Amino acid sequence: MRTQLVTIHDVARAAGVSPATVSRVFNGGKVTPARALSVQEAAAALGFAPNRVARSLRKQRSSVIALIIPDIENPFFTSLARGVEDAAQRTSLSVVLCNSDEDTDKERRYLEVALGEQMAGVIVAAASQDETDLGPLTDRRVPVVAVDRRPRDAEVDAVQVDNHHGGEVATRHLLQAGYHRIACITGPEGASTSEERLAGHRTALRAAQGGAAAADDAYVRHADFRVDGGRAAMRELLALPEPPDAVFVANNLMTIGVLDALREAGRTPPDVGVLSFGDVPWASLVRPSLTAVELPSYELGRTAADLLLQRMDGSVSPVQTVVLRTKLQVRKSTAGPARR
Amino acid sequence: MRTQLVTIHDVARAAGVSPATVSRVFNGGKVTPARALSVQEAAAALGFAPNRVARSLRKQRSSVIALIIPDIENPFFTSLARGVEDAAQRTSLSVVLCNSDEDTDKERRYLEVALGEQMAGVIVAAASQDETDLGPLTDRRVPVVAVDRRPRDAEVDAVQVDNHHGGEVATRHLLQAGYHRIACITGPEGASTSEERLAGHRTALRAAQGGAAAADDAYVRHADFRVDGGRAAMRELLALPEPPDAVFVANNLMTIGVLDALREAGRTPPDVGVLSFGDVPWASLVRPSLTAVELPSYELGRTAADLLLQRMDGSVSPVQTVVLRTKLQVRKSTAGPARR
DNA sequence: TACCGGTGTGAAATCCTTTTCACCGGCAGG
DNA sequence: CCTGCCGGTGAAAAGGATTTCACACCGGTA
Repeated sequence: MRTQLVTIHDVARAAGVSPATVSRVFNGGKVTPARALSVQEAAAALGFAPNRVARSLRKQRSSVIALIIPDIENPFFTSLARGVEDAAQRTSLSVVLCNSDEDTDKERRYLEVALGEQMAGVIVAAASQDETDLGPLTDRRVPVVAVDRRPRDAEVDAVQVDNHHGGEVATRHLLQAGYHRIACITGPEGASTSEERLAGHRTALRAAQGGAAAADDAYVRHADFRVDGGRAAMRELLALPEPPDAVFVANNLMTIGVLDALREAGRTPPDVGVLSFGDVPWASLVRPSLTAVELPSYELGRTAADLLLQRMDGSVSPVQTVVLRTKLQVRKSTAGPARR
Repeated sequence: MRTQLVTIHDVARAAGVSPATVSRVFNGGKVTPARALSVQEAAAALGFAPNRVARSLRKQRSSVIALIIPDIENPFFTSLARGVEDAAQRTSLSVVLCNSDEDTDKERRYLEVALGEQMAGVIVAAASQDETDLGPLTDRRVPVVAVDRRPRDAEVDAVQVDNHHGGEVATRHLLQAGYHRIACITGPEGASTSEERLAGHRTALRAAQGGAAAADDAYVRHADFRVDGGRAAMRELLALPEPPDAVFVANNLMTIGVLDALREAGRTPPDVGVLSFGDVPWASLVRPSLTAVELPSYELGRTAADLLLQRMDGSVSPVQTVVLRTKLQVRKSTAGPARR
């Protein structure tokens, strides 16, 4: 029941060496094997654990990295977090997770903590494209990687998915399945992910020519990437004089809201086509009839962590952006509209 | 583009005072208003931000608290995390999340980090009832609160749900709905949550007397609280000579596996009764016919945080355990077995 | 024998803030 | 007018590890 701190000095005294030597034993410095052994024994006997705070202060860098995500309740981000963790696992670094809750104030506070705690690196899925300020971090040479979303003018490495291409493929798939009036529910205006996915959708419509591109803007809705937003947007669309016969939804959570709105209206997916950008968690199990653009969320995290580790190892190569490929996950029952 | 650290000394020099005074300005010590102002101006001009590491070293305590959870991909825990965050939000503390992944090694590492980083407090949903060792923390007087799961012999405050009662209510509900052969898929042996929920189930069966308690043990399965475990257990149960006509599943994720196994077998819920301990995320939207024991996950987190804050404020009241009430969330279509 | 290069070691400086302690000045009471 | 007290202030120590620097000692060469 010791409540007093065991320091490197205590170990040094017990082993009959200097504190410097103890430090070297724990950090791979050159030490005579005999001495090293006696230090290790003394440390074990005293139950010594190095004080990470003191170490961080001296080294001007701690050994934990921060992962800042905007929504801890979105399985996309938790899967991404797993990727980061697994990559960090192979090093001696620990990952701590911070939930900004899509709130730029909370995010700023966490960025301050990361800076003030002298964290070894930061991976951030930015809450905002404009307000997220990575300057203080980069000024102090803290390695930073942006993941999923890219802050507008930050000079940092980034990892994203091919939003435009994914959106294009999604809408093309709906067209090919025989749907004609295809709506799009995308995220907030100004978010890179929203805009790019919508742009992909439009590209596909334009390419199809045959009258499909007609209604366009009346069928586009901006929502907030959350369940409620998706539900509200879908209700609006269903209330139109000529409702869409299919919808491309720009994220997983909004898709849940969309499905809910459809249920209210007594419609089910193969009847109205639904294509989700991002896997709808577990829905694949309870309702397998949903086609989605599959996002490599785990790999996104792993890649971001790898990039960060490179920078921490002192890589000075120019800033890079990695784009990961999405994949259309086709499920049989979206084959086409019911009344076709 | 300053890369050099601005210290309290720089501010002191700029303001023409001593470092001690600067410190006092930032920590609410007594300082003449005029001086305080000039210090604040100097700090702002220099872009000074206190070095949290140095502060932690000196104070022997940092201003972040750790929340260690066993599965970041389980919405139950992420919701709990939100509760913790929101409670901490009102103070100057920051919360960092650590995912132990149900792995006692990873968990131990995070506990070491929490200790080594001199965190102000720790909230932990233990990966194991026996192997999780909170001793080092409590020895050093770091406030600790156990949430959801309680490490066997740790002298710490705890917050849990009424597992026994919840399990009893669940199975009673199935009985009342007309099911007769009710199975139970619970968590790993030795976990407090598994055992208590199972015990509640048995209590309900015993009370029903009328032949229902007969088969009992043949209908009990221990799984791992994960989707795959639930699926496997349900497959086994379905393969029995006389399969159950209903099942009480001890957590949300396993319920998803159970539903999947049922789908494979061509059965759907009102036909075979399914009662989940813990809400199945979003399934309520895509398949509303599921009755569940609703867990106050968010409140669990908030209460744990409140308890922790009390201890951090120096409360010396004896160790307490708070038990939160569960609620049966009845949904119409589980009203009874189809063939009744 | 004298000198040199290399290796392992310890003393001490360093990282930045908080906090103790002594001190100074001013004000109130005797 | 003197003493006592008190609030504000600065100098300096403390907190625990890393790292620089100088030094002692070893074996080997000139």
